[in-house]
Amino acid sequence: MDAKPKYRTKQRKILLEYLRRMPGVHITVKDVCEYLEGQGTPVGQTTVYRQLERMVDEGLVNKYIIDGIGPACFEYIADGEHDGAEVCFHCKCEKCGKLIHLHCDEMQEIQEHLLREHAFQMDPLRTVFYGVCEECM
Amino acid sequence: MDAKPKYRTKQRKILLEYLRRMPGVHITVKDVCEYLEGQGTPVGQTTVYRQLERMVDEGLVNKYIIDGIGPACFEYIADGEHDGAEVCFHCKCEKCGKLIHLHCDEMQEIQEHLLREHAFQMDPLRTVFYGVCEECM
DNA sequence: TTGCGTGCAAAGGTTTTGCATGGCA
DNA sequence: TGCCATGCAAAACCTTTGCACGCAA
Repeated sequence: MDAKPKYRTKQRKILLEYLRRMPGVHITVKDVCEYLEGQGTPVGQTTVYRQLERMVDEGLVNKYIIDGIGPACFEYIADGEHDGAEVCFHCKCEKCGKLIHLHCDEMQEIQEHLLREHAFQMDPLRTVFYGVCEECM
Repeated sequence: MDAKPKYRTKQRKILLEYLRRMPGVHITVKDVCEYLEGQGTPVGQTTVYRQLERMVDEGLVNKYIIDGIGPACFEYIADGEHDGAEVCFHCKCEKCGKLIHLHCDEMQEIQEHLLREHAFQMDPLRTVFYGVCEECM
């Protein structure tokens, strides 16, 4: 848990500009590095890791650990939705690997049920439902 | 996805004996190797990985990827419950790290909802709910 | 000038793979 | 005997850490 940044570095600015262009899209550290490399504005992967982690703490970015194996995914939260306006659930198909985004109010019943009956406050940002999607059934 | 084993090797027997002694308990590959090493019946970690993966395919063992980081957990399914008699949900507290097992019929409503409304067949064995537990709230 | 941020290189930890050997049927 | 399983070593992968340098304030 790093504190908020004290300096406005060039790298952070580059990163934020890139992220803002694709709100709600899942990207990996590798994605970011390769893209910026191709743009002629490379940023070291260590810095990307550290800045993204920091942005998670700041509430600018969500971090998803979709598979146990494989890289973590980051997603810029659209400007104006920074206080969790839209909650998004994730379903991952174990067969084809597809990732499905669910925007479903009813799913919040799950959260309420867990809270009421089991005293557990579920975090939809980190929870991923694994299973089999329609096409693979 | 390996096929079922064709040979009954000594190592597989050792592994199964160990696993059967602790049904429903979460163990890592490292746990297994260290214990068997101490027992004087060492089994190579590569073999443990491969056999456990195989047992998951056979339905003898459940595999949980609890944290994105850290080793995967395996759990022997108690003899007699091999056909999913008892469904168990997992909740992981992001603060204290505690793992909570839920045996709750109501939670199956979630599965039904996902299936009916979203055509997604959730797999409770692999799905872990992340959040904050009662004590940490 | 101060000290935080950067980035290279290396370490850390888990899982997979190559390949020769050994054991089950 | 034939082929699968084993296990060592090494690779592959993602992430974190150490440390010297550079840049923002």
